[in-house]
Amino acid sequence: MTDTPQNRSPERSATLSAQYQPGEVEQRRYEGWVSAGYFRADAASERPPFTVVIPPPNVTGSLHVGHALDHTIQDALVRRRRLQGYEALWLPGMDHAGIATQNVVERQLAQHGRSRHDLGREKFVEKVWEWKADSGGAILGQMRRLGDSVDWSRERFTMDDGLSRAVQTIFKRLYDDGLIYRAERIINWCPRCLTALSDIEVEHTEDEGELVSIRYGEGDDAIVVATTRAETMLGDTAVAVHPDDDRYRHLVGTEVELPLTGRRIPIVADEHVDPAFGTGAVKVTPAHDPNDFEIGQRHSLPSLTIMDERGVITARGPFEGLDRYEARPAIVAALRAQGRIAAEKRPYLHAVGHCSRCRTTVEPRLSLQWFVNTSPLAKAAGDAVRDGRVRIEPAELAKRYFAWVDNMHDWCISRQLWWGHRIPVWYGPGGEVVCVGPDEQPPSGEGWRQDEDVLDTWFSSALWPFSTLGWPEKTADLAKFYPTSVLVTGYDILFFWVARMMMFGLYAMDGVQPFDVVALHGMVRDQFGKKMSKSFGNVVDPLDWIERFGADATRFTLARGANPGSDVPVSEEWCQGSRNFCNKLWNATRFALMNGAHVTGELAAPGELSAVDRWVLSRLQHVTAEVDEQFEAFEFAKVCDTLYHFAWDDVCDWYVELSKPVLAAGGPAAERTRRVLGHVLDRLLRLLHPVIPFVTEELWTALTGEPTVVTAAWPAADPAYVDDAAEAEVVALQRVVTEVRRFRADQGLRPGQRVAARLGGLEAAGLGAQEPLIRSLARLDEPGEAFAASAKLAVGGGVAVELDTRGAIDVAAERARLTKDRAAAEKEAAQTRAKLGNPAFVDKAPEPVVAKIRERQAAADADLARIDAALAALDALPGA
RNA sequence: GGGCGCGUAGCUCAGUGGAAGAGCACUCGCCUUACAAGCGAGGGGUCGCAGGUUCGAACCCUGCCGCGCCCA
Repeated sequence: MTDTPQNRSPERSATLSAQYQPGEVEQRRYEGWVSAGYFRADAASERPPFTVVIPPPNVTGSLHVGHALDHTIQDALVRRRRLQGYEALWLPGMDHAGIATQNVVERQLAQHGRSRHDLGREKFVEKVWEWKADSGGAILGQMRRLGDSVDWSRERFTMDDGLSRAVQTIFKRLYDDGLIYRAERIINWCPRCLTALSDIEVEHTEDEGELVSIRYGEGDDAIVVATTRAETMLGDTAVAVHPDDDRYRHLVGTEVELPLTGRRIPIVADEHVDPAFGTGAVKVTPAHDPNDFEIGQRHSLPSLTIMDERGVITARGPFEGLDRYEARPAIVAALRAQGRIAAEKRPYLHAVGHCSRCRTTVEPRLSLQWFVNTSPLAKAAGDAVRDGRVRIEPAELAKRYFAWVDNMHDWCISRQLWWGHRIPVWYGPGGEVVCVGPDEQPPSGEGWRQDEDVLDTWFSSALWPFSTLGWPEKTADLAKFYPTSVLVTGYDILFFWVARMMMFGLYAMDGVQPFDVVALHGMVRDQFGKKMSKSFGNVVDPLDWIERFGADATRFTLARGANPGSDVPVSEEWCQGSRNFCNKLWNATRFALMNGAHVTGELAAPGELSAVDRWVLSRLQHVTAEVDEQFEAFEFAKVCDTLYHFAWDDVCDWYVELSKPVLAAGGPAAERTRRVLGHVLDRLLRLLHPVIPFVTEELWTALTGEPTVVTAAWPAADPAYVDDAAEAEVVALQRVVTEVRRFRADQGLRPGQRVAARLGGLEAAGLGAQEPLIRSLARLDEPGEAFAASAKLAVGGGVAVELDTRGAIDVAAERARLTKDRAAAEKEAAQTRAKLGNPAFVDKAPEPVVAKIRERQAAADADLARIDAALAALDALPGA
């Protein structure tokens, strides 16, 4: 049979250029997918749901490489489930980023010499909405570049009406349950942003400061305290020592004069004091240090606030009006003048908290704030993981989760901002406090006013897995898509997301978890494992990579580095490699189409196929099964690696090469190979589609003539095509070809140069049918009349290859090669002989292991005999 | 200070009890008609160190050294 026209696809292959050009493809394909509605999920569908809500990026943010990793993983999960026939929903959106967004708009105002106070609250909030409409949400457009298969029709924003209603609903419910309270506490305060921060909005770094030891009191009653914050001594209301500390036992209960102030303060005994640190005596400043605040509570000490909200000293006296950092040296100087500085250490390394939004050093501040009582909520959040309702992947990171939820402090949720959800509490003229639910009328009339503060952005983000689905309404979306299937995020913000969403999800949804699985990935690093930082100049811009190498290459690079829970090193070179891989797929498919590969009609039964066809199909079944397991285990690096090697090594380097002579020969065998090649590429492209959607879409549609791979079926392994015998046969074939290639390379024969050869022992080795393929791949011609063997290779398995290299061979090169092979065989023989000679091994090792070692020894001995014979033959050569 | 984790090829990492692996980098040879973003061949590691358990250890145990992260 000759090639029939309908089997060829000249018009399709003609559309494929010699190189893959992602830029041409990506935008067209993405817009096509969106307008075709492939990403839109249907709550009325009968299919099982698969739901992922995006960890909402910040409305002021743009796509960085960490998002690119996070989104690549989510998209791969969602696209695979979509192929598997799930009703897949990936829900996009953003949070309103209270502090960050307010800062952006305030900076804009400042350029015109105005502040938010000039505008007033209402106008300012309008301005923020205007800013969002004009320049917020840049990241949403960038997500399209990456190929995110999100359902844009369900895009949400934490300040939307619906989500705001969710916030008010849960606030009211928590308030009524007594889980939200207002109290005067020490909180983290940013003197620049002028707002309270929660614990997780504070970043600690080891900074250089000073440790100053100050003598309080006189004579026998004197006591020395050490501090890194000398300026706070103005607010000291006690000195504390450990109750068992003999050095100070006699002073406990007495008073000492606080220098510079003339105030007398008590000396108290408190278990909290570490007698080994410094002098064992500490100054106590309840209004400016969280630990001191607790000491103050235990001993009923007064709290003296000595700074305003900007960190300026307000305590009456010579230091009044000084900034906290001006006050520090001034106070130390004043103390020194009085001879009260007992010791000074500079620089002194210690942990300092900074505002995560502006890096300003956080000032612990005593103020009246709203808190969530987290203890019952955190207990439930821990239990959901403990009892298996929620799985953390990788499981080892659950320990960190427990460490967090089991030691959670109450959560400060009020922020002194204007942009955000305003706290729904009204204060009456008679001191009344009324929390107002979403459908209730706030109290009005003379003297009533609403709380000025807004809620922490995370308060609304914590509702995201259900507020985005319509909660508190009982919507079809909520019924269909809650609980969500997987939450994907970096382990670095494990607590931000997981703990808070868990607390609120379990609480609001009557104990139903917000997600079944938490899949954690690491942080993207550079090729040397270094953290990316602007100052280090090693930051990767994913959009730059998408521009230069394509979205698929960018995604593949990230996914290929994503081992569960560990960091992901990337580099431009690796992204180039990923681009090369996409191009390899492109060209393999191009070759296939040029040679009439297709997917029409049934695949032939295994019995009708050649060993090579059966081999590649068998490999495909293994790969399909492996990839499935790896996806289920969130082993994205392994998914990529498995498919990379199957595509490049098995399909391109061997199957395509082995198919060339078959295709060239034509006939029914060629037709069967065209069908198998089409089948293998079809499956391979579908398996790769979750990770590299664009190039697979382009190639799969060209190969199959179908409209899209986005909604195709996920391949399943078919045991009927697993064929151990065919695999063994092709492995043997590969060994013969590789041995001949080695010889040729060592002999300096040109790769294209054909060499006459006689092949012996193929039948006995089970390779009787493969001689034409071996000759094709090893570039060996049939022996002609004048054939004169100048070299004989024994390549194992009893196969011998005699070659006519037309003249003397390079005996030295050949001997070197054989000598090396001999050393390896000798080592193997010695090792296996030693094992088998050890009675303890033969006795105690499991039988299959012993059998395997016996086989290895037999093989090694055979190799040795073969190599020695070849060496002897070499010695017998004339001129050797 | 408390907790967690990691040291395997030049770099980044797989491998977790029975023959040391991958990608990139490197060396040599090739414009072999899908692909030079490619093809073929090759070199390179006493698996951080020291003990122990085991017939057998990169893998399990103990100690030490070095590095990282989180919390205080």
